[in-house]
Amino acid sequence: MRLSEFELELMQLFWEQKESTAPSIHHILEQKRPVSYSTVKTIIDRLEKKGALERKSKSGRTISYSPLIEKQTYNKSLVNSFIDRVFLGNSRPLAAHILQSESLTVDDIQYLEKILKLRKQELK
Amino acid sequence: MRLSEFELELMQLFWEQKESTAPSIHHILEQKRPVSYSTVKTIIDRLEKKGALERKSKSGRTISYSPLIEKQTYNKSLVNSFIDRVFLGNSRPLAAHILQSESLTVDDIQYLEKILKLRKQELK
DNA sequence: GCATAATCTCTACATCTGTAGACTTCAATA
DNA sequence: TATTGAAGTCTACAGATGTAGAGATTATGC
Repeated sequence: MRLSEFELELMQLFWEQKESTAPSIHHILEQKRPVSYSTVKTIIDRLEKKGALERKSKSGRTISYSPLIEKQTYNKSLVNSFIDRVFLGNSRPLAAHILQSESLTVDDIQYLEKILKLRKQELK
Repeated sequence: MRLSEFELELMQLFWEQKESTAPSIHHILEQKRPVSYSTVKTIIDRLEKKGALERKSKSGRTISYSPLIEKQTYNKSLVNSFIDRVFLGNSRPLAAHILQSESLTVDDIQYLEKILKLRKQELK
């Protein structure tokens, strides 16, 4: 399933909230930038049509939606296609890039070192 | 500068070749999937208009293009916006994801461990 | 019961993207 | 030099995307 930038932005909110409504999502987005209710609802409709959201319940006229696709699963496929597109399938440059230039704390680094240690053992 | 998927695909080829022509790029792409010359040339035109490519020389009627934007610079901005969009600006989950699930060799791992070691020293 | 504000539905539209045909031009060669 | 095939230019179009107004509907407070 392919999500547009805006669609992904909304899905992030639904993943966070587990379940939410158009007015509520609109309210959250509005804090960040001006966007009309119609716009948000249109994107939600498209997400529903795509099978990324489903209607869960109603309270008054207001429809509650929840995610049908899992964040983990979706992210994994995104990362893979990103590596394919940008680094031609070779994940090492991306790993190096992130480890080097991103704002990692000492804590993060120790955590990542642990992962590498485990990976190394697995491979041996 | 924002590049579409197809535009990026072409840029990858230009970065690799340093300098190339529409017929040549078309030839390379054709090996992978059916695509007409016109299509490729249209994308090249758009890249030129965007200032991602420039005309370098002519041999006969054939125009030679070369990249105006640097792969490194572009990739860095792509990685950052990817982390923002998908991991909400937090690079640690992406790092963890890649270190865990991608096909890294023992060699890669040792290389990455070295990077982390250096980073740790920097931070101390 | 009625008015009203909130919510939904429907429709529209400009721009971007992938795709390619039609037509023009000119370099090379017979 | 006349021909022709390769390359360039121009135009078009369908689908995706971001954006939002108009109008229909209805829950709810008075």
